[in-house]
Amino acid sequence: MSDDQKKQLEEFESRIDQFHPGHSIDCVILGYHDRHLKILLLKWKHAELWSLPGGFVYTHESLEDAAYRVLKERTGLGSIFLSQFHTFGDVERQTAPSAPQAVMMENLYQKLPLKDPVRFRNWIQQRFITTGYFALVDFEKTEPRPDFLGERCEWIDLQQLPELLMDHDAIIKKALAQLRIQLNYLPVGLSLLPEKFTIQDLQKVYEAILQKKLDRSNFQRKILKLGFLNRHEKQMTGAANKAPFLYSFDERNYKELLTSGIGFSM
Amino acid sequence: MSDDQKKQLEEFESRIDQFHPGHSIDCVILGYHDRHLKILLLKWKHAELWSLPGGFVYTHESLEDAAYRVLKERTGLGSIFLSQFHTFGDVERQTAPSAPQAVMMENLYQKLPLKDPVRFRNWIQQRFITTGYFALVDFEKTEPRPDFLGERCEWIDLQQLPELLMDHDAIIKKALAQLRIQLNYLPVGLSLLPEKFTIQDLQKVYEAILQKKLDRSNFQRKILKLGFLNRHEKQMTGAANKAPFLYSFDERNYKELLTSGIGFSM
DNA sequence: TCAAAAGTGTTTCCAATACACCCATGA
DNA sequence: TCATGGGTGTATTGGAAACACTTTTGA
Repeated sequence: MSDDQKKQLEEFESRIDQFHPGHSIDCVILGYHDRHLKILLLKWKHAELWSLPGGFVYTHESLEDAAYRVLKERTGLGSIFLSQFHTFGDVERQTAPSAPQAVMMENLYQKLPLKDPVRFRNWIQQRFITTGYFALVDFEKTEPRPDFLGERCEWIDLQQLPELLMDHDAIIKKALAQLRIQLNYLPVGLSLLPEKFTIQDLQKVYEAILQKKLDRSNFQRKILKLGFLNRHEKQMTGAANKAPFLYSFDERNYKELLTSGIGFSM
Repeated sequence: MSDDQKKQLEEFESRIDQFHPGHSIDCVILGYHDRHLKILLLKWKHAELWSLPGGFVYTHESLEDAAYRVLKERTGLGSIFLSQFHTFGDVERQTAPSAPQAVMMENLYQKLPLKDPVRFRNWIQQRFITTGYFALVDFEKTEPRPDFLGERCEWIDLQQLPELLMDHDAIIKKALAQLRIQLNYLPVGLSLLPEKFTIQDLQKVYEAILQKKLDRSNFQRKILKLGFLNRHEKQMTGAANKAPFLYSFDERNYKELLTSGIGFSM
């Protein structure tokens, strides 16, 4: 366990009674790299088990602030697109889909250097209602850091999800469904890309989210007509073909559009 | 206080430690009557203060079941359209927008015939994170009943909202925004009408929700083309004009449509 | 016979789609 | 000079919107 993690655990234990009871948050953090949608997951120690980055809410902290805090802690990123999508409150949501999961969790808890194991148990094993947030981030800018339960924090291809804790796979599914809906009236896909990008990059993002091919030339026209992309110099890719223009997101124009209302569908 | 309410209060107090801590639900229940959207609100005793029908979640009950239970208790209706729309977790959400509200609440609590006032206080005055659900119901079929805090439970015109408890006005706003979005891809408006209705009825529902006038003839064509309305006999209204056809909702056709996907916008 | 609402038809316009064409680039 | 992907043009289709025309009804 790293020093950083020890410190996190210490902080957690010392403030355990400052948490709002029975409520957690889970973040579905999506990035885009190498033409694939990636999700930031935590691999648990001593087990082939992964989970969403999550956390708890301090008594004097709003739900949203807690989500931002978790995001900041795991990725180093502040002030980005974050959106609440659903609150999960089934009674059975914490019963692991497979019995081995319970063993793995038990195993991990026992190995933690805890000051007050009983209090920790009482906290961690209560029923939690969890609120899901999703974030779209620029893959390049993140510096993933595990929390004290995780061995490492890593970008995983959405198409190749490993075994996930509890109901976290259902949470991810719901997040993606919500994202697809949002995409119809907000160009959220833009937050996944670095500052400058080509239209093809953006199209690939849309295709990854919507899980379908889009027509190249029509996509270009539609997205440009919305009018919040600035064209820059061409980019020589080194490939044997015409060089594409680079574009960037014009936040000012975008905000003007928002006030007048956007119609948008793909 | 009615016998019914006394019983409700008794039940509440006796089970107060079986509630999931710090979490509540609030229901935005909408109906349609007399060409207006109405919302079901509770008027508090001894005060000109209104609130959304709400409740708490039992330890062995899912969030959704709790919402259905509240709906059933307030309206007598079971198995209807109910949709979670947002979870509100601001720290200050319970600080009344006006100081007099605190006085009114205090006033009411003191007058309740409680067995254990201290325990009641400790419960009711904690910080709550609340999850909002909205329901669209057939106005005619409801039998509003107040809970033990309410003097009466009543349908109020959405255009003429009275002073509301805490952040309940913000919750309503959010519900309506969500409803407008949903309306774009699900014909949810239908749940607001009795079994048989005219196209004009339905159009008025849409206009009430979207807050704008729609073209009569285009609305008719669009809604009929979706193909899940059955035409019935004409209805003689007694007015000096052509009699409209009655329609009913064809659930079977609708469900087929859902699987193949709906495109819908007004 | 008149006003009001219902039902249907028509015209115009624009977005979506499919696809064709030429251009730039480096192997 | 060729394959590849980029940028632009165009024809077709279908829906949205505006509005005109006719029908039905009771006063």
